[in-house]
Amino acid sequence: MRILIGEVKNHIDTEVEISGWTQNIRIMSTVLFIELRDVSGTVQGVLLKKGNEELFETLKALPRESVLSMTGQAVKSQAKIGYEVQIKHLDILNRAETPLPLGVVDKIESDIETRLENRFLDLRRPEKLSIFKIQSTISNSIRNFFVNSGFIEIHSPKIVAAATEGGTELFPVKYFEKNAYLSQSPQLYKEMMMSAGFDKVFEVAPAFRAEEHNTPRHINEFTSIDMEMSFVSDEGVMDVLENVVKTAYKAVADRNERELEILGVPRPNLDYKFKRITYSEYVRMANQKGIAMNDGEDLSTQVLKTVGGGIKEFYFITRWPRELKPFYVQPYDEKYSRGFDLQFGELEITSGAQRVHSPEVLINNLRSKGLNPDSFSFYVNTFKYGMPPHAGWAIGLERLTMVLLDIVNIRETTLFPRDRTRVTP
RNA sequence: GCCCCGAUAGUGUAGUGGCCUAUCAUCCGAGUCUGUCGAGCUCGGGACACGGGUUCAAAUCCCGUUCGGGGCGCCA
Repeated sequence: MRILIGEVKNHIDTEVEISGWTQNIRIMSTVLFIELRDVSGTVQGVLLKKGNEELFETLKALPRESVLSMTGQAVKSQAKIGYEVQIKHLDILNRAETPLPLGVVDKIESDIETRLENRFLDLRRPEKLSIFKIQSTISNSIRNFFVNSGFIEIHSPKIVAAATEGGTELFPVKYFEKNAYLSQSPQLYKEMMMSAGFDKVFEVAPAFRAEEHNTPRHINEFTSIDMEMSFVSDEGVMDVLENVVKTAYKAVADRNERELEILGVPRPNLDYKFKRITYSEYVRMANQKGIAMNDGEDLSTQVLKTVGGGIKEFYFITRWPRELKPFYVQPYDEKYSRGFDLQFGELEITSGAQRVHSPEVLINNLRSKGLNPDSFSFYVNTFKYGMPPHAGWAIGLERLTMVLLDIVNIRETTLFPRDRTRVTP
């Protein structure tokens, strides 16, 4: 029975069967070593030429990254990891073509373009695999957090009829005789679930944005972790968000020791309270740093880098001007709203808000943003027959992974990124 | 959408008008080597993105195209 390579150390002095990719073959005159890799690690197999001449010659000509299965005695040895497998039997399951479009264990790091074109090979590198093992821990721990806190997991439609928030560009889809779009966010649907009485919901799903951005922190399809709660304020969901992020960090610290080590990332630790900085304070901080801007203007990349770049931790920016936030954000007063962002340094991780629950305010807001309430009737109607006060947020899974692992390009934390020019692979 | 930059073997690079029949590493192939672990050593293989132009001479300069990278904007 096949065991994982990472388990071999627990089977010393017994016969084991392992399978994987031949990452390197070292040939001596009388002995050769095969470095075999699977999802759990690598180990070397040893084969003496004497008595195995035919297999020895076959393996000498075996290309790197071929797939094979071997059985043999696991023994302690002078190998660097302290043990190895003495090959008794070996099956070549699939030969790799040569040359490889991308060397998996080459010392040189290829361009990101080459890597993404050959992503399956790129992902064979333990450090790339580690990113996604950690991302799995993040999304699983967040999902568990929600389930354990009484949230209902929902699956809202990704083909929608109208722009959900206005503003952003959407990808059009032909929907038989109608025009439809790929969903930019489950925003309207998760709010509707509040009117439906679900009380607390969450969703982990893709979001699509047709913006032609060329930056290392935007892609056109990303994974949005959304939540919405009833009878709660903006402050209340900020508390939940802080808990969620801390839960995810702790889960990674507990479960991904090996992956963190492979990536050279210190054990994540968030033993501080996330600061809550109002938008207006943020503007004053920018002014103090010599950036001329007025209260009411959006925070530019320059401002976020200058002010936020020095804050290497999570913090909230709260009370955004109503002008800068979508129609569904609850006003705080005449000028400001109950909308907030969670930032890490200069990078926005989350945006959230207490939402409008009064139908009158909602309709006014829609009009003042130049949107026609009639085209949102499916949504506006849910406010007319008993919409509770509610609040929620959405966190970008890829961005959270970037921050946790100190990675600067979102393409690195996306399996197959959809960016301005890439639709394949 | 705007601005800047780039494209040389499978991969990553050197190259600044003639010394380029193009460097180095890796890779691939052949050989050698008594256990390696970035194995070592010897020999061999493989490239100037595409189209035009300038020049006696272009990888090198100019124009265009395509593709890519970075910054900004928009957005999250």
